[in-house]
Amino acid sequence: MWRDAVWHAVRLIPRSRVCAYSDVSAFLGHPARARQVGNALGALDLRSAETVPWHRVVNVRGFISIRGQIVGKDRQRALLQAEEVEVDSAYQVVAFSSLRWSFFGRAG
DNA sequence: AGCCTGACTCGGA
DNA sequence: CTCCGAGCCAGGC
Repeated sequence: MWRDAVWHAVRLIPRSRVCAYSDVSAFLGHPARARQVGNALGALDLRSAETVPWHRVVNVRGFISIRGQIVGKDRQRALLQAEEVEVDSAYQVVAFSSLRWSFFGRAG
């Protein structure tokens, strides 16, 4: 299922690194499905959220793009800061371009 | 079957 | 850098 593929891909993102929704969709072979990646993460329930580092996925400009009710922007920011990823008051990842991780160049 | 929503992105101005 | 329009399509009804 699409959701499972997305969750699996997101699990590959290393700690203290971030990715864009489009990075995940491109890795899955569908560069134009960034939105569906968001849909899949939005479908996470509280329990599966513990096994998927969903907070490491932000939009292509480095902003936290979550709109969910169960968890919010503050929650995502807290999780990122817990792994030493700085997020400013506008919910943008600081130094996003250098923290952005590539699914293809797996060096870290 | 169709219809609607949405954690997105890109290109052009 | 910002703003806007169009494209994208899974999943729930």
